[in-house]
Amino acid sequence: MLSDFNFNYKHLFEEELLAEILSIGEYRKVKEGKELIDIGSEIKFMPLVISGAIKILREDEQGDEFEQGDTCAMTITCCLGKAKSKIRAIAERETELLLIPVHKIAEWMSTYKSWQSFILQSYHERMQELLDAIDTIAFLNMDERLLKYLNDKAIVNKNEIIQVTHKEIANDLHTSRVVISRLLKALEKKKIITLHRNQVHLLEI
DNA sequence: TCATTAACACGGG
DNA sequence: CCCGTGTTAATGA
Repeated sequence: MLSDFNFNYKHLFEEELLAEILSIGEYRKVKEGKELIDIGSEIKFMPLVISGAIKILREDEQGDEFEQGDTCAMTITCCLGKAKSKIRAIAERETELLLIPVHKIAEWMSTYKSWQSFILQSYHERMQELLDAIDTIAFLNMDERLLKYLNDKAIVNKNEIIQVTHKEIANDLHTSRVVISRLLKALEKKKIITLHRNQVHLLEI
């Protein structure tokens, strides 16, 4: 178990820091489904995953995971002040952890270069994930974009009958007509619109 | 999995 | 006949 810790983290940290982590970190082995952090709770520890995986959830939705080598950005923010957790963390399967008291995060930031890199790197990765998530919402969710497009058209025209061909929509949304035809058909099935030649009738605004 | 491309059939103008 | 539309197969990311 602790040899696993060495295996996963020894490239990251210098000897002294490894020793300090091992002496200060509280070893914990948790079963699948065990709740580690809840929304609204004060975070006192930063978990370093030795083996297994932790799932991060927001409200009741399913969310991301992190595994060995990762850590939680939420806990990093918490070391700056007494912020409450905005996330819930649950063991995805049987998981071994080292719990690091949050005050050590800031302390080691100034003492150990490798720790500083680790924290900044983790933060950078989380940031990247956020940006990717925004991209997904902004650019991949064609349903939503199409609906918004139709709504906007209806509003500027002050008319629920929109004069437009599938091809024009496809050009405006930078996709192909096949996709627009299919999505419009789906919207028609859901009784949100009706389709006519050169026209889309919006039933709900 | 989902988008794109190409191809085809159908129907209205 | 041309254009818009609806669908499908093949291919790629």
